[in-house]
Amino acid sequence: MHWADRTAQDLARRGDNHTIAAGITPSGEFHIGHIREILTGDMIVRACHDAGMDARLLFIIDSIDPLRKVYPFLHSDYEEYIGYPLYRIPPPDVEGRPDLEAEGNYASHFLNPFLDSLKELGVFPELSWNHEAYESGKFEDAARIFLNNRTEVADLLTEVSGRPIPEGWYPYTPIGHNGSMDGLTVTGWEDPYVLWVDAEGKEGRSHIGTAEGKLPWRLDWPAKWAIHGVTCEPFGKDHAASGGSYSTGRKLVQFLGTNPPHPVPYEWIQLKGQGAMSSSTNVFIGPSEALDLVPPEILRFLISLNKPKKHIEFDTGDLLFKLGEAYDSYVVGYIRNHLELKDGDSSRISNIKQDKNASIRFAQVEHGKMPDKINLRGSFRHLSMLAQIRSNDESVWESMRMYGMIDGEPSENLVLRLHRMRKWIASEHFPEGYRIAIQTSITDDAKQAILIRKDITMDTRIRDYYAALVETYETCKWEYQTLQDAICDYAREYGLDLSEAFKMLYLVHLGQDYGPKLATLLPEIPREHAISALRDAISILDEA
RNA sequence: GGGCCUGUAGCUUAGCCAGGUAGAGCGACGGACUUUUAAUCCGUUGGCCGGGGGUUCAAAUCCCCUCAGGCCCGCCA
Repeated sequence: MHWADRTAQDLARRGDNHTIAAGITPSGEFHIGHIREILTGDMIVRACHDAGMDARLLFIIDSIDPLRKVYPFLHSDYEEYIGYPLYRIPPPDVEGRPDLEAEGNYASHFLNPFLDSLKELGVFPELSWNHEAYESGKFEDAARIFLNNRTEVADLLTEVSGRPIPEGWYPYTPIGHNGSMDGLTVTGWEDPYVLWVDAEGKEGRSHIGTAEGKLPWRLDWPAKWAIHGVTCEPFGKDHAASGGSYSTGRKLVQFLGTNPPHPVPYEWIQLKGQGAMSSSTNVFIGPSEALDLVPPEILRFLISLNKPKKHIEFDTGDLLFKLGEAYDSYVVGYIRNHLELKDGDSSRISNIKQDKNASIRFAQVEHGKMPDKINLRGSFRHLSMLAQIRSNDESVWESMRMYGMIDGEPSENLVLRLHRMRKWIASEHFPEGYRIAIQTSITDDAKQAILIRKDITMDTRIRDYYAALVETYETCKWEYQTLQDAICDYAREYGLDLSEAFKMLYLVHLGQDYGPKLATLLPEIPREHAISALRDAISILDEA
């Protein structure tokens, strides 16, 4: 059974109405690690719906969290905002300076593009700005309970996390006169006020039913569970470690009279060769960046295919390419009914079929809709090749029609796919192994291969074949049929096996012994390039 | 110190949670096809499922131990 369906099944034992929460601090650029959090939640919600339960996805934006430090992408002017709640900080401009004129705030600045990507991915969560929850007094009861039981809370934190809590600690982080949470010392608790003194010795007080302060993270989290009635929450493995915030949270929430949510810990997404994704170290790929290269269902597929606790080594080259191919092959299996359950299937086989089915189901942008058709197998790779050798879209469709891959006009989806593919190919992200590199002079590898062939056969047929083609290339019509005829006719004339002839030509033009249909490729490149590469090959054979 | 993940064919891996003859892709090899879209089709090859012990009629799967690699426990998902 698919992980999302299993989670839904687990949730069904608790009840039939669920709130699946995802919480993210908008302290910088969002990346596809954050996508995992939201998509994991989204898929669980969908699984609940499919199982006949009520469920909602709640996206809690930790907008009242303080700015921790001046991140590398920020100008040092942000120094003065350290400790400020993110929603009270101006957004950065293009140079990373605080932009006092701009609309919105630091938190919304980073959140908005992320929401656009979510829309494209078919995810529509309910939004809850955490600072608004504080402003409207939703945290008041929880804060009061924790403050009234501060010694028990401190003991529990020490016991579970192993970290000592200093004497005189209060479970509350007030905001000072200057607007920052840093440098304050809480001195007392007089319901509904937390009393404090700042670094300069000035006293003040914060009303816990307002946004004049917040609960520290380890208490803020369980309070959110109670306030929103959270029954399930995916969270990163950092919170899942023993002694981590989930293990303290699940105990602390009992003070508030509710149960902890069903945990769904997930592994982080690594950027291949560069470690964990993190916007603060600039090691990340943004969701919109990824969506520029591949369709949303492929990105969803990445998450649905991998169980939450599985590492994902992400990269924008090979991995995405393989993912695209895998997606297509799953869909082909689905459409051809290979994934239908049969009576004779062993439990192992039926499990695999179910999982594949579900991986496709959760990958769809539109919930409840399954793909109804797709081009023939290998279409992802195929498209990448067509996009490289056919510079205008219409000739791509023409080629696909000719081979029966589409009827009439391409679907909107396919058009989008092609355009993304073109962007990808034009970018540095496209995997080199799939790039068609047209040679104007012969490569060393090709040289070796050609000489070896000569040594084995001891004849000049290849040389003569090349020479005949050069002659033709110089004057012939530079188009498909002429070239195709020339290549094949001369091959026959010089007694060459057709596949051998093609191999020898691929070596010359591409530096490898395979490739796309040559007569289609050649008209896309300047005639002189083809000729110079062939001349190169001839002179090598003459010298040998 | 604690927690989590990974270890299955030359390579990438599915299967493990609900135990029932080890599955796929790529590669390699052989064959068919030939004006070849990184082809296609058919076939072959290849695994003491990291190691050891236990539970069971039956273990890749459950339990214990062990080895190797990766990650997390300072509010970075």
